[in-house]
Amino acid sequence: MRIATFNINGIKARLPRLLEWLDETRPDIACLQEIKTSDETFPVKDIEDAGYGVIWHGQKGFNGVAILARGDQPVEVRRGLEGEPEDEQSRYLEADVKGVRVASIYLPNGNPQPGPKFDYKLRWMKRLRERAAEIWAEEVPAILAGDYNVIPRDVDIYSPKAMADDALMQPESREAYRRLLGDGWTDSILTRHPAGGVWTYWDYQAGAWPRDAGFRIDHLLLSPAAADRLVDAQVDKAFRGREKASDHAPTWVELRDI
DNA sequence: ATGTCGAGTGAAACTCGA
Repeated sequence: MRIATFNINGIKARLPRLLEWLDETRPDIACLQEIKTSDETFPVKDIEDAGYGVIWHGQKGFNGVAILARGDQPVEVRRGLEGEPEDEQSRYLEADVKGVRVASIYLPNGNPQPGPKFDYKLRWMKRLRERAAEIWAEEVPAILAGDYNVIPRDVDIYSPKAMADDALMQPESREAYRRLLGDGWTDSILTRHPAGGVWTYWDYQAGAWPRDAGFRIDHLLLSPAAADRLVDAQVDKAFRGREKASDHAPTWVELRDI
């Protein structure tokens, strides 16, 4: 089974790209982020016509996440994280799909730092870790997939200096991410490509794509039962080079015997 | 050094967020 995560950066503007990606790569499960649409205007019919059941958690203009399942209907477990009832940003959706627990995550960017947006990012990471611990305790094969907006190590960016002051690679951001891994979650791309140099995001600005000036911020974290079945983890880099592409590339894992 | 894009508002060209 192949499970992918893809920050689509606007599902309405990107719908042709999304549909051709589903058609060409046929992921069994796809987690989307930055759908940037209210729940009412989500293109449910186009996705169902492509052969996918889907649930989504939208918001007008910004954020928004979704979970797609090929030939199946995801069963929603949770939308949003606990701990901040006043938080109205749509960044977390969790479902049972095809025998695995899947979360689609759009972690706050946190810029500028320091400041309230960075504080929100760190609080959100703490809330995520608490939810992850609850999932862990269920001992199910689980995948926490999405745009984490964290560059875990210096080898996960083309130039550490270029982003040294950015929220994506502050020590606090990295530490919060490392705590998740310390809890036992497996960073699947890191496991398969330990030396680094694998990017999932290239900025639209400053010719980042033609210069291959990218970094790795889209992650698929696996519970032990899922990590035991890890066969491969890759980035579909070519999709970043297409017309009207998202600034992220689809990133995926292959698990055997599920 | 700089280089972009999507969405909302509101009907062109700004703002915001990334």
